[in-house]
Amino acid sequence: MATSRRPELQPCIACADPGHGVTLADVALAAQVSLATASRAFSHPQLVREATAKRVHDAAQRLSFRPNLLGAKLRAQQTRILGVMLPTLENAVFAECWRGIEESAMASDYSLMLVTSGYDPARERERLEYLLRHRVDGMVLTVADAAESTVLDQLDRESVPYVLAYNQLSAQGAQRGRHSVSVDNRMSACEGVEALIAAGHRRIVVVSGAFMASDRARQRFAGYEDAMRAHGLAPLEPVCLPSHTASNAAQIRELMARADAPTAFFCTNDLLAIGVISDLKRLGLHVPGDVSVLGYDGIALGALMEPQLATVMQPNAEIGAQAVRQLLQRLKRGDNVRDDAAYGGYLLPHRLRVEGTVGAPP
Amino acid sequence: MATSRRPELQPCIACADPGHGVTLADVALAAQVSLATASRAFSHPQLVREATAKRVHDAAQRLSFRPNLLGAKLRAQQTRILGVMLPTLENAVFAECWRGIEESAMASDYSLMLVTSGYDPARERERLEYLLRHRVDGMVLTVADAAESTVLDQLDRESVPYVLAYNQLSAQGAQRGRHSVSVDNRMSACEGVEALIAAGHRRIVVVSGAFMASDRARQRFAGYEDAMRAHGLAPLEPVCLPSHTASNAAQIRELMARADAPTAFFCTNDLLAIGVISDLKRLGLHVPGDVSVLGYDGIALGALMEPQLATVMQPNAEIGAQAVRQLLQRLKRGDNVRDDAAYGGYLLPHRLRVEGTVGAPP
DNA sequence: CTGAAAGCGCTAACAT
DNA sequence: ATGTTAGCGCTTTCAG
Repeated sequence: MATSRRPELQPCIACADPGHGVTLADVALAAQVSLATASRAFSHPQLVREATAKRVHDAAQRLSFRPNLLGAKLRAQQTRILGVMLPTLENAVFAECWRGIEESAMASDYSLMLVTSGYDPARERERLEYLLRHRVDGMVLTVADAAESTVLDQLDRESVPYVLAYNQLSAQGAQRGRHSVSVDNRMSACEGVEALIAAGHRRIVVVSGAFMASDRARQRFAGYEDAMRAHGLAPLEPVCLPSHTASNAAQIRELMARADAPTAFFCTNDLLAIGVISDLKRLGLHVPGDVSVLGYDGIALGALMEPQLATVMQPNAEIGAQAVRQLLQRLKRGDNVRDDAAYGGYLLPHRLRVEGTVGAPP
Repeated sequence: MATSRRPELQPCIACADPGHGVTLADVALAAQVSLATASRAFSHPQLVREATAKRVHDAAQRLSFRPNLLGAKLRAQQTRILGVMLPTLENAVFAECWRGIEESAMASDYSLMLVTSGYDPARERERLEYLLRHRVDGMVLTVADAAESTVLDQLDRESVPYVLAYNQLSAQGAQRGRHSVSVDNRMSACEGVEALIAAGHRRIVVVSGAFMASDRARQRFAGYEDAMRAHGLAPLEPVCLPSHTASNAAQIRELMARADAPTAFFCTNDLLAIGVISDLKRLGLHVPGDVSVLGYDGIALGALMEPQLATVMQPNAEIGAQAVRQLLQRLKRGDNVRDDAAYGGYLLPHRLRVEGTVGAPP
């Protein structure tokens, strides 16, 4: 692609293509120091006399030197690349999370490689291999079900440090040396449902997407059960909508036609909640006048709607940022070993927003 | 980090950490071929006898060999990494676009590096530098205003091939050798507004975000003007809402209080449209009964709402996928040169959805 | 504090 | 068809 000639003496300064092909060796030459010193001037300035460092930096500037990270990463045997595997970005939860991840990683001068898995196991494996080939130092990821994930098993097997985001580890998961950053799914869901109960609701139905596949959906359902039982109410059968985002009016309609129709829905994510609200509207029902709907996630869009989407809010960007921080900390400590330290699962605070689509039962 | 010892003969097979530290040299050794042949068995199988290739692949399998892409990329002087710079992923438009980008790149065995710019020029420059240091072969990006973008100028200066997504090049932009993939913003906006006019609206107001900064907003506004003028109507002053997503009820309220209040809004993106609809509802107005709202983008969420968000739909994933394809094609042809070929701006078809939040004026 | 030299893992001439 | 050899750009011992 590029011509292999490079002038041994003074590289062309007013070159048409500045910064391209200028190596550290060129800089060293121009600064009259050895390659080693030039390198040190950037990576370990304290090992170099100030005047020398300045000469190097000046030369670098003059030549529009741009370090080739590939060379550094290859040599260093430490890429400073973090792999990120998220189910999708089309759910704003994860897009918000990415913001936190990106900011946090950039602040620590780490590079990122993002892949989306679509919760598809085959694709998860393929994308994981891709990341591993790039020799990522560690990973931040969200899986459908941490207890059943083959990617996590592989990561464990290969001793690649990682931190889960959103997946909340059970005690036994944490014992296996896994780390996670999430809210307390069960407790927060419980609180959300208790708010529904406090508003007067008794017949509350959970709506979930891939219920069997998602550990969080199950945890949130458990929280629902906690709340119901704590108030002497019998938990009802959850409604499972096949696609995470699909509006599936039929099941909702059937449910609402019954004499003991629910007065409130607790949806395990906001996108689902928005779909359910639309379904209810299409049935001629008003939200929250006739039925209340509570979501989960706290995506920014929920606050834009009218009425506002009542929901259990997670600090999405913070979950991402914190996951990166935890990972970096582990990387620094070099602990591939199981540490029985403080935590396995790091919990971040959630918040409730119960105005808007939640009201008193009719 | 890793111990530097590596057995010269047979690497440990049942090692605790398979695949880690196994290099192509180890594979070559195990397969009884030279390093070069081992390499060829993967990169250029046609240059190697089938039996030999099989030996190499078997050995690789046995040793859990995982190629270190860093080595390959460094040597090849061609990273097969594409840089992607998007404003944000929190607008679903770009999240959907990413899906197309990822699929398209992976299909061609290219790696990706994503950064978000938040439309912030300082951050744009910083993130660009980051990508350049990773020696991306090319870039797919969306900028606020292609005509005013310093990143594009830099990319041009450094002869880094890139394709714009969403930004639609004017004739002169295309003449400068730039490439883009988008819909026809002006024409599609015009058609959208004509649909509004066809529904009986006369007083139609455009709502936009960073109006001055966004080339697309201006192009869409031009389309609006086209439509109005074509029907003998005087274009009205646009409403500019500061943040792209903020709901800014005050300006809307003021407008609706006037005797000649608009009967329809054309919002230059869907998020804005959702915010405006909420604002209108808070004023006690019904959409589309009292006022109609037309968006632009066609994010999936719009179809989930009730009533559905009427909008000008862009093929978001396809825009991303096509941008990658175009870029790869340029890369293959190695054309850093200005080619006066077919296009500068590649246009993809848009579609209209005018049910839902658009109806007849009251 | 600075320099010389080795080499990270891989590919691509150039020879056979 | 296969082997030998020379690096890609950088960091890092190890000597001065």
